[in-house]
Amino acid sequence: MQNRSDRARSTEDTRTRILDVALDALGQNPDLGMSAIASSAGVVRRTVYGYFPTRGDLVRTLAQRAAEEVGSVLDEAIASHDSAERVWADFIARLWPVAHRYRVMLSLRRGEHGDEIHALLGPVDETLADLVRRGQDSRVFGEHLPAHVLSQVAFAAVFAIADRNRVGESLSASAAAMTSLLILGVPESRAQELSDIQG
Amino acid sequence: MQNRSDRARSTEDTRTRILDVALDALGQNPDLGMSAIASSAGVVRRTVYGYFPTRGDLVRTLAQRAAEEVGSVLDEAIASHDSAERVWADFIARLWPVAHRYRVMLSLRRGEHGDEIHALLGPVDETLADLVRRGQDSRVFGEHLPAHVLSQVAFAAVFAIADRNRVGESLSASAAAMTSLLILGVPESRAQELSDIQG
DNA sequence: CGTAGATTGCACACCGCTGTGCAACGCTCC
DNA sequence: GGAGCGTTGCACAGCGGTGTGCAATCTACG
Repeated sequence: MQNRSDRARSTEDTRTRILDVALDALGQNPDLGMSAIASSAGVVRRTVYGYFPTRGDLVRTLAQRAAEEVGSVLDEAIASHDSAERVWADFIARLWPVAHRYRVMLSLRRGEHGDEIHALLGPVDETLADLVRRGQDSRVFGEHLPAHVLSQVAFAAVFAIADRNRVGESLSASAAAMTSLLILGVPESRAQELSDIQG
Repeated sequence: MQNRSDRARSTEDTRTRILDVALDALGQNPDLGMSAIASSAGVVRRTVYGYFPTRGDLVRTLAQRAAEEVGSVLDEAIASHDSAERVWADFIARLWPVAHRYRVMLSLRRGEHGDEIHALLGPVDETLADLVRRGQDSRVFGEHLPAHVLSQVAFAAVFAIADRNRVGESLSASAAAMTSLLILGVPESRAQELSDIQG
């Protein structure tokens, strides 16, 4: 039972705590320096450099984590081999609990590390675009925007809505699913059905 | 008439050119320094400081400009005293030509000047929220999200779509209007009508 | 030509953040 | 108690951006 006081905790412990806390802190202000991140994690700047040689490395690790997690959520949803609209609704339902955590990605895709992050999310973006394309072909999604744009807008909207929780609102998963389905051109009544059921 | 070579142009000229070019440059990378902004405007860093004592002043001026312009576009649209959905469609149609120009606002609302910019856009936000609320009351907009959130999501989506033009895509005003109407819960067929006609 | 005004070039101080080196310290486990 | 490991504190160099001061330069205008 790990009685850990101040010093000498397990390295893996510290590392993940730094990552967790950095994810949260950067979510509120993407421009925070190593010093701020460190103190948020209850640790000294010097210690953070022990785990991540560069601030860039820290951010990269965070981005990889996010990409992996979102990717696996997406894979799970796709595994159902259901209709595009059901898969999307399922995806958003699964994504919702982690969307707020990874809200940093919104700010991170711009500015400095933009290309790098974009590359990490490449596979996710492609899969989403394919999914939307499939939905368009089977007439369940609209064609008001090209698939690769539509998917991004519907995807980003979820993070934007989740980001509202930072401001104090508490919004439901179904509200987010509903909204992204509407963006995709699913009729309101149908979107309602798909958003209510989960799984 | 105005044979302007390198030096000694009219002050008002230089000032606005700095602003114009800064708007564009910061739109591509919100973190550009005074040096980069200056050279983009074909001017030396020192000159920029002659017009804007601080980088913050420059950004603030930009934000004010944006808020004013968007505000007046919104006022024009609202002046029609039409239904909420028509007013919104009209608003987006008018907004579209300037949305790409002011895409900086997307990045600017976060990070450092966030609160300040948020304050400037306060009136616009409120008006939009009222408009959406009115639409919800008259059953033309959905209620999947509270009015003040829904308006923001539908509003931000337009800028997000406009931002795509930075990546090379060229998307139409009607595509943007259509999408934001869908977000608001307007049925696809109706959204189509509203997006096609302008004015 | 001469003046006024805008711009330039350069030097400088300052600040905050980054990344490193190293000795000291505290905890844990043997 | 001693070895090992993670953490701390602190000092330091470097970098890049900010903002300022000032003399020099160019241009327009009269």
